[in-house]
Amino acid sequence: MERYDPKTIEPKWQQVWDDARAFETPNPAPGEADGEPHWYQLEMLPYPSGTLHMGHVLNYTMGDVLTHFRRRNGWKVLRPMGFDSFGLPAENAAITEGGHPREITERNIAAIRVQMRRLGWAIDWTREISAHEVDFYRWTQWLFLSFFERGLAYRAAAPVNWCPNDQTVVAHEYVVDGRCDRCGTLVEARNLEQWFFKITAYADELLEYDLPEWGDWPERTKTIQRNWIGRSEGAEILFRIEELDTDIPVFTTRPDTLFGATFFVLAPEHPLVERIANSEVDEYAKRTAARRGEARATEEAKTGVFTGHYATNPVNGERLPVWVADYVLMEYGTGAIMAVPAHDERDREFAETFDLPIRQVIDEEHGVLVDSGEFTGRPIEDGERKIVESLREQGRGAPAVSYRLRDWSFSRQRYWGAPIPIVYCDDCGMVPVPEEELPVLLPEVEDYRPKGVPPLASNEEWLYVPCPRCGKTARREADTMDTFVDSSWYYLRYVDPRNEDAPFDRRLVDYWCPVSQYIGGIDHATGHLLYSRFFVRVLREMGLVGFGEPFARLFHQGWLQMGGSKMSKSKGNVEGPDALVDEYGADAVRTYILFMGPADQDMEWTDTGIEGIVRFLRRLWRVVLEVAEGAPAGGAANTPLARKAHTTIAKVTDDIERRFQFHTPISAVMELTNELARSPEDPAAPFAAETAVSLIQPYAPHVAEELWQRLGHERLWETPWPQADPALLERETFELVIQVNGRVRDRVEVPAGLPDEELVARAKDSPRVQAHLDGSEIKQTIVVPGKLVNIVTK
RNA sequence: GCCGAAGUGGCGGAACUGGCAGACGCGCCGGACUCAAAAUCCGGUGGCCUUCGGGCCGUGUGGGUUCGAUUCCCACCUUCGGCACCA
Repeated sequence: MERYDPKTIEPKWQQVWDDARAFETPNPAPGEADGEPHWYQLEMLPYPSGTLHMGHVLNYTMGDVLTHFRRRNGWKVLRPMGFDSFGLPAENAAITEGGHPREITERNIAAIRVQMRRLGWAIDWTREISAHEVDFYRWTQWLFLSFFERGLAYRAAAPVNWCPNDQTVVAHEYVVDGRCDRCGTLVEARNLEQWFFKITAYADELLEYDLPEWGDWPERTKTIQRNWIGRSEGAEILFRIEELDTDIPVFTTRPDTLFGATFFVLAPEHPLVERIANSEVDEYAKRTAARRGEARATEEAKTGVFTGHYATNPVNGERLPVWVADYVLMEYGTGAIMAVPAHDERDREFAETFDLPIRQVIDEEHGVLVDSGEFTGRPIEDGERKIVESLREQGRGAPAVSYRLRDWSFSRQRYWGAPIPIVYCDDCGMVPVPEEELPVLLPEVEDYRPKGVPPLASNEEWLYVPCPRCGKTARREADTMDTFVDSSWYYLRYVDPRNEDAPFDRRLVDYWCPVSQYIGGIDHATGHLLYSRFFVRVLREMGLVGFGEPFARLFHQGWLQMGGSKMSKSKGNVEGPDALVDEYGADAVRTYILFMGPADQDMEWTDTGIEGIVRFLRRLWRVVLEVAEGAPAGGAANTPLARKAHTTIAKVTDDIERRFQFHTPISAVMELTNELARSPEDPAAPFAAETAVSLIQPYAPHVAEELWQRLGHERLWETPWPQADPALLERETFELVIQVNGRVRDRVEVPAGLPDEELVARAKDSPRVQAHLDGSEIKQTIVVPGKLVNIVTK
């Protein structure tokens, strides 16, 4: 018999699919196909900073299974692909390899396309986009201008993270444990003028996870985002510093403890600190403001200096000493706090260090306020409300909300990104480049390597342009945009990738979006996934889209491990699919990577594991060919094998569609194949063979297509998904489990549909059961119809 | 500290709604084919005991609810992830 040879059948079918344009999905014409079920399947696009590794293979194969499954179930499926080709990952790769970023990036893209084709993924290549192409980034610039007009993109001085290795500012979202997510270098705190997106204005909207347009997001992802946004309710209260004739607002979540305030603290960076003429304070503020992040957080002992000034507590007129201390952060709340050492651990520590008074104002045991003037004796919540009310009447306070979230810093002092379309004019100030002058092309520069100053500024011919407003010579913005700006909207461009008049057509985004199913790493929970949600909220306000969330359903694949540790470039254990495809074939690689375990868990790759899958595919090949060469189908037989085929259809369908579980369907098809191999004479053998081939097609499309053809059929990729016949799922007999006192003692085959009493009678007939009853008195019998009988004795 | 997820054979894992624990695969053991090997096929494989009929134990630990718990409840242990001088 002919051997299973993936090396010949895989290229063959890849060519057939290409020629047939099998996976292209045209957009509906205006007014057409509105009611047709459609599905937008998307996986996070790759950075072309190298070629694909096995993590990508898992991600895209999962998307591929869903794509085939939906297509064959009558859905119109949009399944595009593109490249996140701008930004640090691609640029750093270019620096390492020593070529121009465009050259390296495009070379990697070409290589990835070949890899993707070899894996046989069902991608609509007519919609391919790359972030670095002018056709794409002109619209990134256009969107920037729209945000700018609305005041949602602004330039300001603020504490930012500076990566000394990448020589650029990086976003808070991509600083992990104080290190740059791209290169692992410890970041430094700098106060720099940078571009920001005003994502904080959408903090409350981004916490709306209960809108009807939400499909299904993992609870843990929402939790991570909630923690990141960090919403706290409380009050803002004005404290007065009489000597300086100033009111200082503080934010507190515990206005009920206001009477317990015994001192007042300013962050070292607080603007008021400069006004306090005192060399000791000055020295302390300068020293501590420079230290941030990790260094400041891990400091064991509290430090601070007294300013010599006093702030008045509005609730009782008490004068509280004003200190400067670095445990108060400028970027949270108002950068100033009222300190209540009795009810705040940090304040207590500080008070103990500097011997400041500690006054208890809450009786924790009874949950009431004590030593709190007119509010004494009130329950905590009531007291809190009354205190804020009273402050409000005096104009000294109001309820307030504070967030941990900070605005998204998106300007980068790097070459490989979309230029920010802004011009600085001495007379007109900051002037946006007019829409009709877009795109602002990324210029060539002699040296694109990072030097801490924007490389774009070195091209003076590009840099100096007439001011769009007054015509006088002005200077372009030379920073470029963060790559996450590109990925915040790329999924919208896929629906209309060649549009020359707009980023996309409203009709088409509203037809396809939100993305039906998004798949990608959870490492983007607070970055890309939050940025994209922010973008869509803004785009909806602009009337560009008719929905408020980008991704209806979200799934995070687990990390693939090789050799015991998480795959990462720094560990050097990143393996690509090419050698494995050479050795085992794409179908085996695809099937094994999903067979390894639940797709959302971390998994360890083993070469012996994939050999099990190869054995399965060979067995399938052999068994199906035997059937194909044997007798033709024997009609609609109701045999054990036919029933097995139908239960397998039901199981595979339910697992993929409802349970989103990709490894158990493979087990189910293996079972069917094993049973088919055991009973080749069963009249339902041809049907079972067809079913096995049809069900494995989303996983192993090449061998499935080949076997389908040998079984005398065509174009499995567009053949409707098999349907389980409910009549054949019903069994005529079943194995009745008999328990005595909850322990299984026997199993007997009985006809389905017997009344309970009859089942109990059959159970009692069993000699084994009788041995265990041993004449003891029966207290109770429990019957689970179609399953078991439990006899309970005294 | 706060929030979240998870603990099942030698290994990856299954058991979906409280009803047969260990499907499927890997590995291992035995057998067939072969001069031999590979490939393939067949059988076995949680632990302990056994008079070979079967019995007992077993899903991180300890309790509980229930006729019955991997599944529900309480407490704890361990691992992983998020936040963290956030007022």
